[in-house]
Amino acid sequence: MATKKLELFGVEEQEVAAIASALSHPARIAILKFLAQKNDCICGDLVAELPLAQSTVSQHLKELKKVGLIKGEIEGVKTCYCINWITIDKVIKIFSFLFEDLRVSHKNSCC
Amino acid sequence: MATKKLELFGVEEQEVAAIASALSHPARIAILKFLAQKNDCICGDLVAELPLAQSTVSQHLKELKKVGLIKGEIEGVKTCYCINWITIDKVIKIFSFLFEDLRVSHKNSCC
DNA sequence: AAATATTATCGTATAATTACGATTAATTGA
DNA sequence: TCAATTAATCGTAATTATACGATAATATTT
Repeated sequence: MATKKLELFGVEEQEVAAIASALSHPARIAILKFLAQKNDCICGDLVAELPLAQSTVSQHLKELKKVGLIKGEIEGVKTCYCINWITIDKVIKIFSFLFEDLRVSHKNSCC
Repeated sequence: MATKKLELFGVEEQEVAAIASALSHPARIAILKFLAQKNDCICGDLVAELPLAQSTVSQHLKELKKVGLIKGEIEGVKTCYCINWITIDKVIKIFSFLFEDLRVSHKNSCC
């Protein structure tokens, strides 16, 4: 009964919502900030930094990787994570477009 | 066991996450776009526009109102909704700050 | 080869989200 | 007053998200 009806909406709406979902947990924002600061780091560094279990951190990393906000490169037994700046740029553009779109269509409706 | 540990993170992380949560469903993006286009409208207009039941639309409106992205003014038996542009401005600033912050701390870590 | 280190995945429990129909509350119109 | 309109809320079901411990998988070190 409560199946998400995501597919009934436009592609832009879905895209914005998907990005927003990835950013909708403070742990994931913290991960992005930490990665930006350190340039890159391994999972263990994040586990040491965050008040969460290793498996939980791993789950959040997976979520960020899913939308391409971060990249993970396996280096032997470790995995080196870093921000995917290309996606960050894309995200900035998508949000800018949304907010600009809101403003423009609002202006057009007013006179 | 799976209680959200939101409070264990910084205020900025929590703030960004809360806004992102409000934007994390395509129906709510669609509502914002529709409101911007029409300037304002009543709940019933949105129900006619979206592929969702009246109670579900009402729930999404509540979610958007919670973070202040929209305002609802009761006019007799109807409720007139419109976008709160002040909050939109604030949201733009918060996102801009986040992405700029990521970039700046990244630059600082690299040389 | 055996022990260690690191991370992903599995299983599971709890909580939050999404959705709907039914009901309630409040105002307007007949 | 009574019916109709409108929207919020309640109750409920299903799905998704969050979190953890345990385990598995892989590579490194001894």
